[in-house]
Amino acid sequence: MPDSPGEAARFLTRNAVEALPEGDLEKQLQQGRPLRVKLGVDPTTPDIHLGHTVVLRKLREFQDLGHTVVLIVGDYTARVGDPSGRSSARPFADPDEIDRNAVTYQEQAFKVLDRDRTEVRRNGEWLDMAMEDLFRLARTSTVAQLLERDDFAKRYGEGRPITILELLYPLLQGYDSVAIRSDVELGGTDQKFNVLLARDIQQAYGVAPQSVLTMPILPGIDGEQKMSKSLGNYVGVDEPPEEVFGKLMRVPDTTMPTYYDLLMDEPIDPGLSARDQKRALARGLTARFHGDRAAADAEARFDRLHVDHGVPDDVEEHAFAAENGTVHMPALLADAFGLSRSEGRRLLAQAGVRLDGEPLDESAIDLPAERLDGAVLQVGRRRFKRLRSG
RNA sequence: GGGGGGAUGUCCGAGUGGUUAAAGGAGUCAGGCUGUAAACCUGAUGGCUAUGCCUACGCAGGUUCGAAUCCUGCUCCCCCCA
Repeated sequence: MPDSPGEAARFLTRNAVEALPEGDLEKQLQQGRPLRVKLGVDPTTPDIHLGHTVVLRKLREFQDLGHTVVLIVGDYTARVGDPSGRSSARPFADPDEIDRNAVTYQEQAFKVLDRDRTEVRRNGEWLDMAMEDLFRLARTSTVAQLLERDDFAKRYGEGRPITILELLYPLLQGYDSVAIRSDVELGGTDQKFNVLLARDIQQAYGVAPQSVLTMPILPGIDGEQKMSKSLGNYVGVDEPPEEVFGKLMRVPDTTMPTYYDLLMDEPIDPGLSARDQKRALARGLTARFHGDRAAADAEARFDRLHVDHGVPDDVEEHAFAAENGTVHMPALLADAFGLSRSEGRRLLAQAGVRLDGEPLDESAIDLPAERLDGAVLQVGRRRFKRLRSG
């Protein structure tokens, strides 16, 4: 544990992208009181993935140094839609869904955060304001200022639509900082503009401006784009252990150091092979969210599937119905794996379907029920169902 | 208010009367190789009661033997001028 403000600042900023203004965080720390460290989250999707945990872990570090995290659940801003990094306007989110998401989001966030040092607030508390108050807020910034933002500038330049509501978003986020008197705000680099603008807005309201710390954006398991649910390249903290483990094993080697840097407590072990380094990563992160035991089980299962090319022992059952003693395989595949029947036929034709480990082919459109009962139906490498006539 | 441009499959994007379920790319899925890495190779990629049938190129009509392509109306989006 660092024992001086200078050391603490160095520790906290070590894997951050930027700490702005230069040296400001150290000054904040010199006040010697617990700082109010803000993170705003719009509960547009219910699930936290590893990408979110990068910032959450940083917050946790602040907490471990005695500071207070103010987690703002953006129930109001979610209805506006953060335009950051977006190339087009977002759909309007449904209020009920936002509420539900907010609850699960908090639960998941506490897998990383210290509950006792976290203050949870909803920005609907103060953003549900009178028009007159909105006027005051709207006067704090200019269109030119807002258009400096990359994504706005790009969209404007390309002639894509930007709604007034979207322009308003950074102001609302900035007002959050005023409302909770934040000393520090964290965010991904994509939040840089918003969190900096908040400083101006705080000052316009006569409040001391916050320090800003931006964290790197975690790449997804494709190693290409940022981790995001909509891109399907994410690892959710609430996913089953075998999914967490398996997905992490698919991370490209070149992305692995970034994962270590942003997600792991221990540094990468140079003495290990790339494969084992990745296993350590997968094991460590699975254990963090599910415990050591579950992580070990997940690894064992992984080996069975992908090293031994075997069948896992906890295969889910699928009841099937036979007609005149035969089963229409495209229909069975569709039911069991959520495919269309046409997809089922294609998989059969491409030897993508196995029955007890033996590939089937396009001649297996209809199979006798007795051949299927009790057998394991497999699609690709990792989708299994144990068949049971029902 | 005036003028111009546009809407195609998961996404991007060709196609301006017929061999178009619709080029190409991306993504995804499957097979091979492997460390379920990357790279690479192969194939598939609207649905179905499947050698055929149905649905699809913003929406609704129309012309035609035949339309994503032509005409009319409508909806939505963008740009320029004011």
